[in-house]
Amino acid sequence: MSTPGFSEQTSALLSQASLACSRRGTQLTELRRKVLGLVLDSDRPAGAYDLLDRLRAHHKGAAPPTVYRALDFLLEQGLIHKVERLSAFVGCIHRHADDHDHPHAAQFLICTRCGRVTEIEDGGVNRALVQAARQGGFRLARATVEAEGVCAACAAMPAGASAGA
Amino acid sequence: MSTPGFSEQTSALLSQASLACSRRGTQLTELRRKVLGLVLDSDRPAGAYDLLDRLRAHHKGAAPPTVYRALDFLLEQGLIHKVERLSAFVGCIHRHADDHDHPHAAQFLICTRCGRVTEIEDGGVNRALVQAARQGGFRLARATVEAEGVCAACAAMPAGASAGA
DNA sequence: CCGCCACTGCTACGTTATAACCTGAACGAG
DNA sequence: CTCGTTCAGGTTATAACGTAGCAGTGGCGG
Repeated sequence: MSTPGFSEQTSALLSQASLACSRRGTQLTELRRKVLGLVLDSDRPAGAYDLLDRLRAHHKGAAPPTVYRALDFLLEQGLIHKVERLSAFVGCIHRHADDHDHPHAAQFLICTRCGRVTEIEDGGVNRALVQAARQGGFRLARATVEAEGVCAACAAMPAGASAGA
Repeated sequence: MSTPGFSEQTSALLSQASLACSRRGTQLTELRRKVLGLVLDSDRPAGAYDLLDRLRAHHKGAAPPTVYRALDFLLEQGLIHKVERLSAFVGCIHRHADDHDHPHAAQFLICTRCGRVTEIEDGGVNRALVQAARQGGFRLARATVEAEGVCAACAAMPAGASAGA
């Protein structure tokens, strides 16, 4: 039971993340671990101030920079992504392969009904993007794809309803 | 010389935009025209408050909602795009075809050296995206692709320099 | 004349993000 | 050991981005 209060799955991911960090010579401190846990435990994208509120339950004195610094670290480590359209954060689904070198495009499907975000990893999109950039002489560093629409679960519901809580 | 103070090219685009709006039964009012002109005349993405400052020069009493309402209108009309990563706005390059129906993905190449943003229109990326969404049963409504990197002009410069002003 | 609608003015506020400065712990070099 | 350095985090304040809500005005159809 590493950090109590998180689901089994989240705890497992936290352990992986911790390992990945130490392999890279960075540390997943207790604070960063808590923030990462909060992000992973949420089934929706989490806003920085939501995280801050939740963090305060177990970490009195937390302020905006507390959360933002942790989030910056987690972003650098590739453990989370930011969904720009929502100003919110989600866990990264990728195995934390150490091939940190050649960047993949983060791709999100954002459901406007239920608010859930699914990260996908589509090679076709990636390849198309790399080629399009090259065509314009653009040196691609990283990219994000954010698609809005209705997820399969919500599309199956009567209009007006939304899947999940 | 419709609205003075804008470049030839911008004025031409404004005329087109005006026509496109009236064809759709909406109006490009003087205020909206000015805001659109400011966006088009800028060679970098323009933040809402930048626009507000510039707008105030010729339009006293402008407040945040003044600009945001105009921007919302222009976004709805497809005359501008928002670059989420920058919280800033750029003119849309597309001919304002009236096939407003099936949405294209806005695709941006953002240069981290000079700050310029190039909109591209890559069919491959679009197709890959549509297919990826369909594969997950996701009903795609709209999407944006934001790629960061170094543009051709900046890549040709000595490191540390940036192309353009 | 009246009510409706689209547009704008204006005040205030909510939300998101960062600057700047300080403390303390860990650690290697001299 | 003790100094400098680096990294993590605390604390205060403020910048930057965005919206709610209400009031006024002017056109236009009934």
